[in-house]
Amino acid sequence: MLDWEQLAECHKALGDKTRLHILSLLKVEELCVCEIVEVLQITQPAVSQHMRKLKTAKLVRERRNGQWVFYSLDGSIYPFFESIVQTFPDVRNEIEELKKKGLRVLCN
Amino acid sequence: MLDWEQLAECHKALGDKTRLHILSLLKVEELCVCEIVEVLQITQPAVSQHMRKLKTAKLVRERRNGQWVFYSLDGSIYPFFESIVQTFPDVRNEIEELKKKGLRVLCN
DNA sequence: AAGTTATATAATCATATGCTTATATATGAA
DNA sequence: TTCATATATAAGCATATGATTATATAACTT
Repeated sequence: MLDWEQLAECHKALGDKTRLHILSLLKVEELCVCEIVEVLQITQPAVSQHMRKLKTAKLVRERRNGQWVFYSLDGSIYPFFESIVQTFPDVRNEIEELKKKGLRVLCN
Repeated sequence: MLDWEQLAECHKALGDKTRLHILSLLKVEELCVCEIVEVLQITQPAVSQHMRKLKTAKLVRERRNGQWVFYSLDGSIYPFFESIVQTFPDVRNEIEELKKKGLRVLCN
């Protein structure tokens, strides 16, 4: 079912602070790239590249809505994913901040 | 409790095929470095360096017995560790092979 | 003490990673 | 079609990673 290749890829994707941060944000709710850029304060290509890794590792799902691409959590192929997600730090306050700044209005 | 630093380090340690292989072996039973070398067919320093990473990430425990250093699984600080371990491929046959070759006799 | 075996560390090297800037593609609006 | 916005890809670069060979350390044996 899950071979070493796939398992290693999954954990490699999880083995980066920035991606753990992104996944923690997606745990709260689906977000588009520009929102993640806003929260993390890194460049948009950096976020796009992280999203590609997460998608390749099958840890996120992608949904296009107009110009925006929304990403959401999806580790369904990994039996352990839920228990990992539970250990993510709580970042609801960061999403709150984002909303206060009104940026979310743009892509909804 | 578990910060991003620690979580990333854990998954980084898991994000390598060779180390997943080592952990899968340790899931079967405690092993010393020379036994792991024998199974993996890579150099002894390579194994030592992997063990250091796994130990730093708190995924294995170390026990010295004479000239030998034995390693065993220990992810107790990670709530998700057990469910990850369950997804490791079964490598009991590789341990069996090792025993057939009689190498285990040396360090017991 | 001298030799042997097991493990760890150091030095080196090729490849992978994560970021940046620059550019391309995709969608929507005028 | 032209312009603006969102996202993706390409190229370049500094650092990290995983392997090897060579050497150091630790413990047992004689």
